[in-house]
Amino acid sequence: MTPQRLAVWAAFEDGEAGHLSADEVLRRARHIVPEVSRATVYNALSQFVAAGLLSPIERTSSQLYDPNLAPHHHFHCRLCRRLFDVHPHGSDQLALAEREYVVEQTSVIFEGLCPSCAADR
Amino acid sequence: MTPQRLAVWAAFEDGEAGHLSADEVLRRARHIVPEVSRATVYNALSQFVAAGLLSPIERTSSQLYDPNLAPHHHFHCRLCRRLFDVHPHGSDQLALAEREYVVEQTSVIFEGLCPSCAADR
DNA sequence: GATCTATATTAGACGTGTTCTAGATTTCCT
DNA sequence: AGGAAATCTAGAACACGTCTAATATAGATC
Repeated sequence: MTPQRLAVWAAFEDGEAGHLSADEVLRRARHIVPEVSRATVYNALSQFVAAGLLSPIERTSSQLYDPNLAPHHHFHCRLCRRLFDVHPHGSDQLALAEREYVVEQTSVIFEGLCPSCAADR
Repeated sequence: MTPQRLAVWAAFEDGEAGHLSADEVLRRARHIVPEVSRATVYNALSQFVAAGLLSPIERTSSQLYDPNLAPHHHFHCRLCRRLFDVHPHGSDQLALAEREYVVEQTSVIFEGLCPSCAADR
């Protein structure tokens, strides 16, 4: 428990919360501990994720291009990190409770183990 | 219509298709035109996306951290690029048709215009 | 088929986000 | 207070993507 980690944690209670990037956390943490380093912020964020205090919003490491233009959804394997096309039931019934948003596209992403990684265990 | 662009296109028909990164496309395209450059691959991919031949799989530019641990889903605004928490109806009924996958988490991402960007037009 | 212009290609520099490294500092257990 | 283990720092390194400026090519026109 160090002042730097407290400052990182405090970033999430400062201003409008939610969905902060590491850079935004760094800026906010420096309001409290001005000399905090970038590496420390990344370390602290990882610890908080490991401790279950923050969820990282899932993201592939690089941009992917899909030649399948038909409507479909994706499964992201947490072990092999590959992305698969899947066809869930119920995806047509999804509707936003909040009516002020203009929805142009809806995508569903399942996370877990793909058939081959699940079989390997 | 150049040999380089044809090679980029061919990458999507080579081996298992779908969800290729620019790097993977570069490697495959070099099987056909060994001297093709990285920039050319990025250019060609952008053209194919603009022409509607490929869909880029949506992705935030940096990793985001969410202090909200309760189950919820997200709305991604295509103009201001912000991410909002939303609560869709029907998300409990989602089920994968393919039974061999081990689903640990399901997330729904809506794309479009957030209330403030929608109001600005 | 030769010429020409617009477009595409190349290598490499650059920018941004993230991770790694090595050494100095701090925490906190006893 | 002493000391082991963990944390902090600046900066280098890395991965991915974009930009630049000079060269090469496609394909329209004569």
